Amino acid sequence: MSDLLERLRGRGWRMTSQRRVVAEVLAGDHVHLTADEVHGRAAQRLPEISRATVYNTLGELVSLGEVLEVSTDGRAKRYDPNAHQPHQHLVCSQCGTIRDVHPVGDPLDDLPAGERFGFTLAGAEVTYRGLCPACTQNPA
Amino acid sequence: MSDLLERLRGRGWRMTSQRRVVAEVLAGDHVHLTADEVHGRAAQRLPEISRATVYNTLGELVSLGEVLEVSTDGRAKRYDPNAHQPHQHLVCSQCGTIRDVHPVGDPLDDLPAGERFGFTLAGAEVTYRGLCPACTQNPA
DNA sequence: ATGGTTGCAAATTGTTTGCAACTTG
DNA sequence: CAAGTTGCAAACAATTTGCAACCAT
Repeated sequence: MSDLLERLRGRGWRMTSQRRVVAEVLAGDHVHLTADEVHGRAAQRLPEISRATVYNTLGELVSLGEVLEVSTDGRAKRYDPNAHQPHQHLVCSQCGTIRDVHPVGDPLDDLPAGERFGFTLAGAEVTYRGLCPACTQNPA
Repeated sequence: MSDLLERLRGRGWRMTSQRRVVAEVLAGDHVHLTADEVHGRAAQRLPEISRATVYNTLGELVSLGEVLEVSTDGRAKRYDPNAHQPHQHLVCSQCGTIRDVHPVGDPLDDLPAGERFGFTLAGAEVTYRGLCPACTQNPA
């Protein structure tokens, strides 16, 4: 969790107030926020933080492998602080919220040799789609 | 292949030259093109076609269920003409090539009830990642 | 002090929309 | 002929970038 801060410092990441706030926003909540939502929450604590800095910081966290970028179709990318544990995503088709889920079994087992076309497989991502409880009760 | 055109006409889709060209571009090649690439290829045959029309047409084909929208990267959406048969995607992490694959079993079966969080599930997409044969022999 | 970092605003990229002119059935 | 379509340009949304001021180390 907040050894995220430790880890970053340990990697020689220069710690500024804006970077700390961004990291804290991500670590503090297990939802998957858009860049703009991260900016909004960060700005509650540090009103002068700019969107550009949030974007830059998120981009760095992603390339450091500390945060995952989740691109749900079309809409804004969301950022997943849970990069250390393998998991899949359950996405609401209506409002776009994302939950982490842990399916049983390895998706790679479902791809027969004859369907691998000579690829060296590294992994698989599964996106489950449906309506969240709120949107199920209140469809578009 | 181009019973796509037939099907669309059968649905009462008003056939114009620009719509025909877009549908032909999609049906003619089994790669997954971006909207801009579709526009580029369509414009080779029909130079005056506008981007807006291509976007509108693609959007209609998607909502008619004749074409699938695939967001592979955070970048531009790609359009998959193979909507009539369920399939998943195998993406090369290095060069970005996409192949259609057909895994066995239903991914939904791998998500236990306790991991569904009250969602009404509609389906699942699987993206297999790895290196294609060419990139396996010639890694970055 | 010095080089990485920030903020601003403007540039980019991808996509949608308003509306008048134009086709298709 | 009527209603659906097109093209243009401008609006939009998400994200990136150039550059001068700034501040962790």
